[in-house]
Formats: sequence, structure tokens, C-alpha cells
Amino acid sequence: MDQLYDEYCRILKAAGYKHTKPRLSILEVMLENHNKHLSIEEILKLAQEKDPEIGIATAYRTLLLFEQLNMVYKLDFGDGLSRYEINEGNVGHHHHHLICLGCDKIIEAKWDLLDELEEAIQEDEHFSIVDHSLKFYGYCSECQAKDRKGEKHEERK
Amino acid sequence: MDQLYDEYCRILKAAGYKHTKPRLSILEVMLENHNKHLSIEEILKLAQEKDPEIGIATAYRTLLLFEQLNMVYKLDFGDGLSRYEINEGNVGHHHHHLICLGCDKIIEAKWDLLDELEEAIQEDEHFSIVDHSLKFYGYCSECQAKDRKGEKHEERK
DNA sequence: TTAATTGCAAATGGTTTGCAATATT
DNA sequence: AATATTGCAAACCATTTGCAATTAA
Repeated sequence: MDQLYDEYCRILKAAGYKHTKPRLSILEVMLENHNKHLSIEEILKLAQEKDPEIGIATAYRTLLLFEQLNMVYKLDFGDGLSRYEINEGNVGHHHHHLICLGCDKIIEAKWDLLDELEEAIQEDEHFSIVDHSLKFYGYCSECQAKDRKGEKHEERK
Repeated sequence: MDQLYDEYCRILKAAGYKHTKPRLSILEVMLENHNKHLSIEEILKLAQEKDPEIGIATAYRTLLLFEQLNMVYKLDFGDGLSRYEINEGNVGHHHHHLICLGCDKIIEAKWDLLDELEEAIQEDEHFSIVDHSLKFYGYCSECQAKDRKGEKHEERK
């Protein structure tokens, strides 16, 4: 089905975890939505299409496990929901996010110019960096256009 | 007492909000702890030393108000608590944080080399940046030293 | 006086947990 | 068969909200 699927199955087994239906279903969901930022609720709903028995507690436990095994990233866009994204193996450098304050859209940022900054930090502070999280808040081009037309932004919840 | 205190009192009034004891007490607490990252619970406890009547709901409402007026920053270090820090007016560019995965210590990072990256994003994506959040996860010098001695990291909750 | 603000307690909502039943190896 | 895993429901805990009482202007 997918090379990552096999790889992550192997990792699960290697770490001593069983290949259960809920785990494999959720893994499939995460791979099928590799470009999205699904919430637990969304992941559960999709997984239940494959295995209707799955409960919410298992979804939480499974995503936590996947996160610990570095199979997924946990994302937080400040909307009160934990979101997850499969780790596609671009070692250590997952992308950043642009969060639109007008319409709550999330845009992927492909730039990664943090190397300089990371080096400075490692040297000056003797802090050994493992990972980072970078979010930009602002207004997307569409919301800027709306603004120019004098329209209101959609209300943020 | 403090020039920022006066300034923020003015801002409150200007925005049509009353100068109540809870608000002024919490403002004082935030100014007296300008270099810390206090949780709501901690802010409440400190504010209650000045005004024992204050309830938790007021603390939440006040910090939300202060955040909306850009008087404080809301911080999230992933420990399940909302933390707040007074905005000392370094316009738009508050500092970044280094979060130690070994001992949960938070180190302030003074570097701000994101200008290049922000320019690239504004141009390529036509995304108008208002603010950003940058966190680095890794190990502080002390935890690295402990590691070399073969000691265990403290358990994370 | 009057409209904003507060404290309290109850409600909310995402997440975690205890436990008996079930599934994997 | 032995152990890990699950689903369920209850518990948890940070945050929000309704409302009557209080307070600032």
C-alpha cells in the first residue's frame, strides 16, 4: 500500500506493540491524509469507516503512542484541538505554518531558513536543539483583498 | 510606580474599561513578574495577596481582556496551562523560547533573525505577517552534562 | 443612577483513566 | 494461555458562562 505503512508497522512491532485493528486503521487514516491537520475527532470518524468499533479513548491512546514513536507530529493551532500529521520522514525539519487571523486558514510554509538561528543558539546557549515549532500569524492574500473591499473578516470563534 | 502601569491604565480607560481592583491588582502582578511566564493559577494567587476577593473567573476574564488590548502575551509551552507575560513594548518582536525536554526549563532566546524569512513569506505567499511564535525543543547545557554522566533525565509529567 | 463588573457555582469540552471484556501473539 | 489492548463510562481539569449582587463612574 505504501512504503511508510510497512515501515511504521515494522517500527510498532520492533517497539513491542501489537498490530491491532484500531492501530492499523488509524495509521491508514494518517497516511491517507498526509497533507492535512486532522483533529482527534476527525481521525476517529475516518478510522471508524474502516473499523466502526473504535472508541475515542483508543484514538487518544493510539495517537499518543504514534507521537512517542515519532510516527506523527502533534500540532497546535490554538483552536483548542490537538491536531496530528503523519511524519513523512523529512528528518527533523517539518514545515512551518501560516495561520490566517482573518479566516483561520492554515497555509504550509516550505521555507526553512532557521539553520543560521539554530547554530547561533547551539553555540551561544549550549542548547542542543532537537526540534522546533514556528508559526506565523497574519492575514492571507484573500483576507487582505476582502479588507481592501471594506468587507468584514469572518468572526473568529 | 511604573511607567508601563500608567500607560496601561490609560489604555484601559481609553478602551472604555473601568479601573477595578481586580484589574489593577492583576496588572501589578504582571508588571512585578515581567520576566516570568505565570499561569492563571499563579497570577490569581499573587493577585489575591493584594485583593483576597478575586475569583478565578475574573482572572480568566481579565487576562483575556489584557491579551486583546495587547497588554500581555499568551504563551503556550505545551504543559496544558495558559501562561501570560506582560508586553513590555518591544513592538511586535517578543522573544523566542528554548524548552528543555530534560528538565522542562524555559530559556529566553534573544536572537531574532527571522526578518529574512518573514520577507520571503510576505513576498512569495502574499501573507501579511502580524506576529509569530517560535519555540525550540532540545536539551539545555545542564541536562547535556547530566547525560554525559549517564544520569537519567527527570521524568516528564 | 446605571451600566459594567464581579464572584459563585454550574456547565462545558477536550482529554485521561479504571476496569472488565476482548484480541493478539 | 498469557499479556497487551480495547471500549465504555466515569473522572478530570482547565476554561467558560449564567446570573444575581456589587461597584465604578
